Amino acid sequence: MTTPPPGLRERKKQATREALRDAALRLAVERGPDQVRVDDIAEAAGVSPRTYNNYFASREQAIVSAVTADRETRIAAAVAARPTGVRLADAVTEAVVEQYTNPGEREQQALLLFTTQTTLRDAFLDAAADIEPPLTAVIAERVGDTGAHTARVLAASVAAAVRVALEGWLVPAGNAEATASSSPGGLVVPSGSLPDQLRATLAPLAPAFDAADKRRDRSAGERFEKAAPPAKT
Amino acid sequence: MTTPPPGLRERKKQATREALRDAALRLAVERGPDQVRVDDIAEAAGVSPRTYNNYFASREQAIVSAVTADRETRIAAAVAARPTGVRLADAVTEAVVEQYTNPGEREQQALLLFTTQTTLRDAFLDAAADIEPPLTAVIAERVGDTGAHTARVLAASVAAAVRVALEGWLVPAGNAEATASSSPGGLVVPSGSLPDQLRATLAPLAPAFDAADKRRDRSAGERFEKAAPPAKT
DNA sequence: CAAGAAAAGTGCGTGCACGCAAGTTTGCGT
DNA sequence: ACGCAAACTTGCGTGCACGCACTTTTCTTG
Repeated sequence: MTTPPPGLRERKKQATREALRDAALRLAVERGPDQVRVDDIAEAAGVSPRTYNNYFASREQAIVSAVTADRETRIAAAVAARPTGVRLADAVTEAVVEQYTNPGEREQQALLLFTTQTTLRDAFLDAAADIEPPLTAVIAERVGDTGAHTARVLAASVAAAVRVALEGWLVPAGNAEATASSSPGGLVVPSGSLPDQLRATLAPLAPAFDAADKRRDRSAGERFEKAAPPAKT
Repeated sequence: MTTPPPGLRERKKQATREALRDAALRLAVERGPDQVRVDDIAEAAGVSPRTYNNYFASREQAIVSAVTADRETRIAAAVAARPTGVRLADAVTEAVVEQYTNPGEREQQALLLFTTQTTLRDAFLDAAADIEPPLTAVIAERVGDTGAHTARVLAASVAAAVRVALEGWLVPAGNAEATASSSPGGLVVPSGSLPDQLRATLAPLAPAFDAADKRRDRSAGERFEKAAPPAKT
């Protein structure tokens, strides 16, 4: 339905994009990230440097995109796939956790790489913002047209929360003092597993989702104060 | 306590920064934004081009910063200034609205400018993210150490919501079709007043704030069960 | 008040992003 | 099958961000 035959043009385009992504990551891993010139990537992908820049706006973006790929789309799909019975908050959380759990081996190398160079790290964190548009779509479908921008805001908040989680997770290298200083006197789970981090940062948003969700299934006008779900801490 | 005598070094630094900001905005307004070379800004501020780059990482940043100034700090201060009795959500919302309400005349010109060039618009939107760190601090103070990253996530969500509001507000120029397509069939307040937009985008987050807030004054034993203000739509 | 340390300003060189105006490939209607 | 129009690629030129090494200014300490 979405891909009858994609057409040759589109296929070539995707191929080029993938070649570039691939080359970028590979080169960045085998020599250091600083030792990769844009021309190298272009050449490795068999394309002109200028064309490279038609696909990616920065070297970092190219490298990072090899890992992030089309995570955005998959997250949206994963949310849409959950039965409409479950809480929206849970559906989103699980979808996100699921899609950010990659057992790939090349990804591990890449992530390790990201911890070494702040510019790569930043690019990776920025990539998380890409989940907003697709998420907005699926959330909008769930909450209906409650408030004009509700879905947008919720999606954006999720993206922000994910970013926070990733930031807190990508620290193990180098700055042992930064981890210590983040909590003066207490320990804050230096950098537990990513799924845990994600759940932790998404949790505070659950009430907002509940509220948006609630409005929907009681489209008539009664409002009742419902205590927050038993916080198990 | 905060400024004994700021020291001469610091004063000069601020002066330079302001000179750069000023020059950047002024030049951008009088000739078009594209007709402003970095060297021009530097020269107008009486400083070397290289130095300019020590203060700002991009031309857009310099221009935009003339408007955004230290809004971040003021927002945080405004939140902290509210009595602890009011709902946290309200405190934050009002503080944000208040600080984004500028009757300045030069700002108007600038904002108009931002609508014309996407790169400026984007820089302006990105600047909204700067409110996160200070907001995190004040929110953390209110909610205590509920969950490690709760404050961070809430602050980041606010920043995201503000961004959405600004995005929806900075459209009046040119694309009449974009405004129409944003809501297939219904009208979504094409671009009402900024305060309204801000309140609208921040509203969905209120439940999250309430949940975080509740925990806190529950531990103090005093609870203020207040229903959400009658949403009149 | 005299060094010396620390920080800010500067000049230079490099790699890069991107607009523009060709050239080349793909898709489609007749 | 042909040819036109749209999409993609490419080379070139420009302005820019930023690392590095060095000079100048400000702060500190004995």
